[in-house]
Amino acid sequence: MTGRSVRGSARARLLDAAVTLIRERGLSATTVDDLCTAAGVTKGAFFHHFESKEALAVAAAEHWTVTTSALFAAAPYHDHADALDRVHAYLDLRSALIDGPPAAYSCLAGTMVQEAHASSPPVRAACAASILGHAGTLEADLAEVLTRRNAGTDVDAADLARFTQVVLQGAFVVSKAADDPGIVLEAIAHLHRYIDCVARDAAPSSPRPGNERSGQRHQTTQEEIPMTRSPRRRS
Amino acid sequence: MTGRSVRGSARARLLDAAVTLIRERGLSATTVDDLCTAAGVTKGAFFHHFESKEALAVAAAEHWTVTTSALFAAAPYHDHADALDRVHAYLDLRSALIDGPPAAYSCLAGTMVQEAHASSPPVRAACAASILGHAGTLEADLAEVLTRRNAGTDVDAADLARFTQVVLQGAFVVSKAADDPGIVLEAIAHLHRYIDCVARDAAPSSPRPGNERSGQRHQTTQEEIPMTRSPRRRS
DNA sequence: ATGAACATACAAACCAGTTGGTATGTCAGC
DNA sequence: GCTGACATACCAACTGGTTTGTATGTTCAT
Repeated sequence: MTGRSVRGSARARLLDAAVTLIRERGLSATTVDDLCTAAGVTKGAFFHHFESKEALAVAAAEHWTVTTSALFAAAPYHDHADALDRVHAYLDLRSALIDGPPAAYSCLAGTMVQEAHASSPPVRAACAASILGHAGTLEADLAEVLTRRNAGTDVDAADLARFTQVVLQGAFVVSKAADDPGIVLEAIAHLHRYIDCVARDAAPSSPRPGNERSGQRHQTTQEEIPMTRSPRRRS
Repeated sequence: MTGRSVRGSARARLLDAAVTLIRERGLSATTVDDLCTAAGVTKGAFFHHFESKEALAVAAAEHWTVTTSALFAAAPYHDHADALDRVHAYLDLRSALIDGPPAAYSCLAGTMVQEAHASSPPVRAACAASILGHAGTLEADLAEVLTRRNAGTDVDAADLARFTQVVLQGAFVVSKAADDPGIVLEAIAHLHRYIDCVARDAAPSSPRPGNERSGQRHQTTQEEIPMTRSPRRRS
């Protein structure tokens, strides 16, 4: 298989294997032996680097947080001058990343927390940090979108940021059920429309020029993906 | 515990136990022995009624579909004369049902499908039928809300119905991560607002009288729950 | 008395974690 | 610049407990 690799890489290989396998099969269906085989290491190596399977799950969630944070921090959607444009460009990026089987586009934290929320507080906390932390990165842009009339009264930026992640997580679940990634694209399209809706409510006095965003705005297609996907694995 | 009960009830007791335990711990973390203990039956009874653990999971999903269908079919939100009112009342009911730990308010199908979608086609299909079937019950009302201008062009009723379930499923996931049922209530509040938004876009020529729905419309509180919750268990 | 609805005991496989090693690098002291 | 003590990174075999499923009864209603 993968030729045993260099010394010192076992931990990283186990974390990558964990992200792949857990997204595919869930946490408790992924055995330590599965992980070792996928990573090309032995059980001894596993328990040298991780105190327990639970500890690996926490480390995998943190690894996921780090890699996805880097992906989104480096993405070009931040470059738009207008906050509303940045939010829409973020959603376009999310759409562009939907490709292949659910294991390739769904969220590790969302997958794990369903199984672990009641049984493992550390795993739950790591997943919460991942999801809510990512929501936090959207808050400033959304706050700017809302800072005309709506601020504080009706829609809260932190609340709205969480809602975007709620929609994405739910879209992953339903797309797994329906076996159809199109569900996620539909859901993101609704998010675009909803954001426009609250933005319009927020700033009716200052209509933004040339923004009659009707459904398909500056949508990036699957072919012109703005940047390569980092945690993609072969089947 | 529960005193062995009457003969002939083993199957039903196992299904109830399955709904409870799987919502709490997930599918693969719920063992056959756990189910037998919780249901107060023996392994012999289990394998008398179900060919395998997977078969029980399918049956549990179907049982879930039947009980929740009955709950929502009997709910009074259908009585509103106006379609938009019916949709809002449906969401109010969903809000009213949010109480207790995640296992008490979250969806069995959404929980199971995360673990089973790739490993068990029958379970995936049963979960898809449950979620999409429930979405289907909203479609007619949403279609009526949209039948003025938007029909077919921008927002599709089936798509919008699925989106409501996407939001609920995602809210369950994030509320488990954050350990906060309030996330679900927030998400439903956004759904109210979004539905109003697409309804306004759909019918600007016929403004509905006295419907300046601002945030807290005819919201049923936790105290005046319209009907009792059927699949609620004690901890 | 016959079949459906259970119960009891058991088996084979599996799984997390342990034990007791070996290989490799590092660094102090000479 | 070499050596020996030590630490880190790994490996293979094993263990005790768990898990799904089976084999073989027993009970009870019709």
